[in-house]
Amino acid sequence: MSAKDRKAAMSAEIRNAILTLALEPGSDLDEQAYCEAFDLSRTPVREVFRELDGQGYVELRENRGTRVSDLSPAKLRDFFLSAPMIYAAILRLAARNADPSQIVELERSQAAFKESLRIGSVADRALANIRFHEITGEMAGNAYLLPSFQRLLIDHARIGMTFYQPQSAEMTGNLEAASRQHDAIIEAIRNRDEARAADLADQHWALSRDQFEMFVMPGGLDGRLGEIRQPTMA
Amino acid sequence: MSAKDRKAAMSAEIRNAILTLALEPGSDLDEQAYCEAFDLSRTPVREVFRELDGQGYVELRENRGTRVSDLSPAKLRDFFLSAPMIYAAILRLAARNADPSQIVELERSQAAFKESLRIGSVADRALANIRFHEITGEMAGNAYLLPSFQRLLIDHARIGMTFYQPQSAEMTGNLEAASRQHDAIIEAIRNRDEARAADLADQHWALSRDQFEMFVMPGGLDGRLGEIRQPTMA
DNA sequence: AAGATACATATTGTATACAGAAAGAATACT
DNA sequence: AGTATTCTTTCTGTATACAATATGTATCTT
Repeated sequence: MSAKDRKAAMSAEIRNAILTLALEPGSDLDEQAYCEAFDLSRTPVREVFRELDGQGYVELRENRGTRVSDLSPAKLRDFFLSAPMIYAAILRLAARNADPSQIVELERSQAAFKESLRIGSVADRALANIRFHEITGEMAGNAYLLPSFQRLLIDHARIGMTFYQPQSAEMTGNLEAASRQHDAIIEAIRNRDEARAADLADQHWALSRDQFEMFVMPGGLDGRLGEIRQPTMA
Repeated sequence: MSAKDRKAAMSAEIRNAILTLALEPGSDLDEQAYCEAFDLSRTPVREVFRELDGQGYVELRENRGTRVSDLSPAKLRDFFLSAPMIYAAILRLAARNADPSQIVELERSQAAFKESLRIGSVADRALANIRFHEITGEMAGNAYLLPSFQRLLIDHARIGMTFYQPQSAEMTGNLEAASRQHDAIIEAIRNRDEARAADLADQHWALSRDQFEMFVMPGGLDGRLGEIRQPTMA
């Protein structure tokens, strides 16, 4: 296995670990430990860290090492504020620009997502879900929206992992609803129905938001918090 | 001058050179030349290149060095497609979140922009204009929109430099109109008038688009191309 | 002469050694 | 005892040396 491969493997492993919260937000990355784990010298390891910084996975701090990018309440707010807009734009453009091979790839990733719902771990589902959306980003192919979209996807995965409650029946229902929406999204893209795609984007994010709210204010308090809830979101 | 300072100076110089087209899109960056010019070893130079890659200034190609990021026709299309949306969102959020010290900074940068209109070079104007908009991005303070916005700003500057025609009277008028819009933007932000700020964003990008069209189809052909023009933009 | 192949050169990627800065531990002082 | 200061240790940043890859040139073959 060449150094180049080890480097790529390390980059992929770190990204997955961050997306699945195996590496928690704010935790430090030990340079030397990664050198040893992947049999690389410090130079390529540090290069990977810088790359991941550019993509929003980690943050490089002057003379203070690298840590996993934070997921603060303020960032959560920004997330639910920006996601609907960017996501609708991406799906609209995906419907406009997707080519046949990409549609095949999207279908395959949706099959993998369904499979992960049946037999996969929570982390598997998060990664499969992200992969589905990544492909829609590739379809849209807009150099300016992509960096924002990819950062949203990183935190989409992490928020999903954080607020997932396996015991909840509603949560399970949510996942199945998400899967059905994925099917509808594929259909809209195949039909080049931009308006439908954009509409589905809104619904899809509304579902994520519900999951979040379900976690923050578990069942039975809706009435009491109804008035406060509205202004804080979207 | 410490190595850290030399590194920062190099990064700033490269960024400015790219924004002002002193380094043309697609041109190669000579690692060794920068090592000598800034008295740095290859390691920090390469780190800067990777950073700039993360920010969209340059592109790193495996075993093939670094080049200034391209400005293809397809990218131009993406630009005029995404800019109105992102820019409106940024200015809306700027009006919502700007704090007083940032407003002072914005006013200062607008003074600098006006100064550059009087006595500065074309490059000075482009940089002053970018600085103004960068501050609105800081005001918005949205971690997800910022990377897209900053990439738009890079190419906003480069497109402006490309399509600027100093001899044209319309072009001069455009610059003055842009300056007036900046004033109005400051006013809207100061008044926390989000709708007005978003509206001004649209107008501001329409101006850029006009400048572009003026370059591509110089005077007198409006009637003939009127019908084609609409669908390609926005 | 045109094309292909092997070689030389230049450039990129990686490893290691060294220098500098931050964090923690131990000591001195109040 | 509590605080401040110095020293040690550890980690980050930079320089240089080495390895691998790509590019250009010259030679050989047909």
